[in-house]
Amino acid sequence: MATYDENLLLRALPPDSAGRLAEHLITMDAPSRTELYEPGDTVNRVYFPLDSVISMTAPVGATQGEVATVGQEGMVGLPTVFGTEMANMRFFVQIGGRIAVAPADEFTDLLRTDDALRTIMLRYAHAMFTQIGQSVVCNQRHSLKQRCARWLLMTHDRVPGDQFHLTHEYLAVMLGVRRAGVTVAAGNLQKAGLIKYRRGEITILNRDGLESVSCECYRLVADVYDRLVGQSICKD
Amino acid sequence: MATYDENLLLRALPPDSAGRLAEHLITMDAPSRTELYEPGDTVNRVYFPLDSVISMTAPVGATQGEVATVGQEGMVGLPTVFGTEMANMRFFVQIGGRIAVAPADEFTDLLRTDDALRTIMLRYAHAMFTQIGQSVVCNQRHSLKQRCARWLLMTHDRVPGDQFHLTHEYLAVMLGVRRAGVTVAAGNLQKAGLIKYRRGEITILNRDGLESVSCECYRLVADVYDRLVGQSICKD
DNA sequence: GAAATTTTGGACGGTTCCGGTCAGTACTGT
DNA sequence: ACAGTACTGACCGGAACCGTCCAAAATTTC
Repeated sequence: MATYDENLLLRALPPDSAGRLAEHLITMDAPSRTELYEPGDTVNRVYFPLDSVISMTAPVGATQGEVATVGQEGMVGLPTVFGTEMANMRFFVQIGGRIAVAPADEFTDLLRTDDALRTIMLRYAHAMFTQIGQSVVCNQRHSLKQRCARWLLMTHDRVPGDQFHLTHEYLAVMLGVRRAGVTVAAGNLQKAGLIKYRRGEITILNRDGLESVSCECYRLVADVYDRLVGQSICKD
Repeated sequence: MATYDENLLLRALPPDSAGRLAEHLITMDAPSRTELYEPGDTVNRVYFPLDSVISMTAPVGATQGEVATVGQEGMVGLPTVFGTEMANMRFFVQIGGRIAVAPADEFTDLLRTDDALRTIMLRYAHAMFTQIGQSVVCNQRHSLKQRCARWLLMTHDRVPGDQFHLTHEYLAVMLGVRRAGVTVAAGNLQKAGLIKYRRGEITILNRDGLESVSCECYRLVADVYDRLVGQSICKD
């Protein structure tokens, strides 16, 4: 049987819980921009990213704004954990990679009978809750440069290696700002030697430096995940 | 036995669930600024506002930023629902009033054994989750005037009558902006005949007008609550 | 290897909101 | 009645963005 240990939630499960869940999991390869679901859709699958990054967005007029990202530290399908069927947010693959997928029905059955699984999923819900809450104030008070650094750190934590594909344009959409604004902010980070980029390929050069430029929201949220998921979600 | 029907979550419970919970509830009268708990505190009570409004805030440097408000449509103590003990946010009474309170331990026991209670609390968690997610993008994209109108509408939904106590200064803290900024925005709303205020007493004159000035986040979130809590949380 | 496309850099004025400050106007307590 | 304390209104220059454009450079397509 395949192992899904790359995902921290699945890794945190006791062996028998993990085994029962694994019977329903399959691994899929999802390219960037794959749509998982959007507001109004029925949540009929739950997703556990292995080395991909998924973005959760909310509608703003005709456009979308990013609310949170999910990677190997989490899962997509909280409505199922909450016992509801309809998604209120849009989820799509931000950085392509592998995802472990299970049908929502089977997952619901397991949640009902497996205390350990339910406990871990609810703890994750609390962590996610905290992350989003912090983002509410982050978007309000922190500068583009700080949020840009925070976003890069969070993404770095969720992908293998120090490099990933991301254009200024794409990052601008995620941060809800102009592309030109990202070019300036990212240019500053590059000048400071913290990152390096070239036509959509971003490399993180100095995590600590990046963290000192970013707002405290990064560490605050990372610590909550560490505590609730029980493992460090940060790189290094 | 006292009735706690003013709270929509408690009202949504089937009679026997409501009865079991009511045995552990007492009503307290909480003046404005009463602290419920803050990050790091153990959540040893859960709170169901009856006619008060509670504010949830996250730390931003040395200050606080509002993340969400909770009134008769909800409850404070989601960590307990999530099976965790520690609060990650600060909660305090924004607009004084009565609150039904139960010990977290007893509530946890009931959650374990009472399916209906658990179902309703988790549905509420999903609604709250959506509200906060929407606020992430709202704070980023919508103008002070729009957010001001939204905040007034949400508060109006949660208090009895059309008037409540709120100074510009206090509202500015909630919105995370300068007091002077609120004075301008609120002045506009007053000139337009939507609200009326005088030394800390705000009266809502025209809900529909206020809603057309506010961003769509108000309606979006209100509709989610209606669907998940099963009753309209809006006035009129 | 020429043409089209994607990605990045840079500039323009304009808007919103900031930080700070000062003044006026209503309530409050004694 | 008076002093003190809220509360609101208004002003200033400045910062951080915006929307919009143009241009250069790297990459892909044909």
